[in-house]
Amino acid sequence: MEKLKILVVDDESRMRKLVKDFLVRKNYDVIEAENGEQAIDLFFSKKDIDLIILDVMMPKLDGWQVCREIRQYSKVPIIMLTAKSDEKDELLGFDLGVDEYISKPFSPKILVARVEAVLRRSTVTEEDSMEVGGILLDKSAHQVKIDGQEIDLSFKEFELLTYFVTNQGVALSREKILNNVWNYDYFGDARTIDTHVKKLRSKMGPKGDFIKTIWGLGYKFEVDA
Amino acid sequence: MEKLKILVVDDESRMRKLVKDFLVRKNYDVIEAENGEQAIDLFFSKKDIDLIILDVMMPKLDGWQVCREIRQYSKVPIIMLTAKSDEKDELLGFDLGVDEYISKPFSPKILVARVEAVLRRSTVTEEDSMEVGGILLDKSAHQVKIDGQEIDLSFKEFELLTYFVTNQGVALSREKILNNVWNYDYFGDARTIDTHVKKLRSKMGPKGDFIKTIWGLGYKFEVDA
DNA sequence: ACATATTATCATGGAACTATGACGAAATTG
DNA sequence: CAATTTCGTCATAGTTCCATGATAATATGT
Repeated sequence: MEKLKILVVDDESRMRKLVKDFLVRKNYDVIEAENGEQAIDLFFSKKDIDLIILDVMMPKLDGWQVCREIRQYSKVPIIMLTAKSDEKDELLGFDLGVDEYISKPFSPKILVARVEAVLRRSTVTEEDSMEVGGILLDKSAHQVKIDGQEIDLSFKEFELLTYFVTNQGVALSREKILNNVWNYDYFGDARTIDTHVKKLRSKMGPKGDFIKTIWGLGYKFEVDA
Repeated sequence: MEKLKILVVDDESRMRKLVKDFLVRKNYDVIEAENGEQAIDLFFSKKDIDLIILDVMMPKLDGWQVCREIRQYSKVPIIMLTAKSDEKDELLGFDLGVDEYISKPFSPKILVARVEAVLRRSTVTEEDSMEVGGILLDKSAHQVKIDGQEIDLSFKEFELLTYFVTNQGVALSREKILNNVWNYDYFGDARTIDTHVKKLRSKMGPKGDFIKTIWGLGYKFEVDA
């Protein structure tokens, strides 16, 4: 396996060196940034950074701001370094999508353990994809593959299929579908579902038959035996 | 929707507080227990706990034992917290009916994600089904199986059979059937029930005989001895 | 056994529902 | 702001289902 790239962001060079040393010893590739702006630049210029270790306290752009910025475009794992183990900070961080949290001073053992834990987690694809009967639904990428073949779905079609798949085997009334796939304030014709179902079925080829019509009730997604 | 109740069991109060904080922020109702016995007491005294988060390592009654105990009486979702990610522990856990598994140290993000995943699963599996004499009625899927064989019923037929099955052993007049299976505003011929009963009987094969005619009164669903 | 009341069965027309294609409105993109 | 895609609506055609009424079969009481 190739070396994993870790971006270490801290204004103190001593701290950067410390962290880097331990990580390099564990065979990671370490890139340094000495402030928030540089971190963001580096992250978006190098497209293959696997983890960011981010100091909270930095002049100008602090860690939270950097995190917020990056989270708008990426789900890269982020570990925050902070001096005070203030709980409110932690809560804020997790809201921003911080994956882990290390308070200074920390032992190298803790550092390496957290890094490895986060990396282990991030490589395991979490709940954002499902596979049913040869239909692979990638929620984060908003993309569907059928038997390995990517198919193009519009936004609504994707949402509708997602709803079907997450409720497989359950009979769904049109009303229920409207309330869950459409917004609650949508009071249009329930027949519009028919149209979307039609398109879905045709785009899904043979597997379109997995969407069954339940006469007088609605639809049901079910994989044939 | 009402708040879901989560029981958090750990001997370390620090850990309980940590878990509780994040769950409370996600609008769950959290109850704490500091050992296995207390957990079991609480679970069986409060009858409406939706999920249990259980530390493995606890003095006296450990997590496995608590899990085993509770599983004898309940299918409540259980998430195990464990320090060592020893694989044997995991396997043991899944044998006991553990739904998820989180190894320490974990991030709250992971915690919340797992909790939500487990809850989603467990509510989807709301078994709206009944089984009588080899007839399996799955309301949520709007589907009927007889001796494992799926049979196609129309909407009315399904409703009628459901009504029969939920009132098994009870003699039902046509009037009663009309009022319950048909809409209130239906004032047509009660003879239409005969037709539906006929179809049901024929579609149900030998088990169609479970629908008995009560001469001069109506029908009754009853499983033969 | 007979007359009568009730239920079973069948065929059928119509009602209710769904599928489909086309079109214009709305949103998105360049 | 033009081009493109997506979305909701509608009309039409196609399908399934259901109520009805007629007739056959069965049960009940005398």
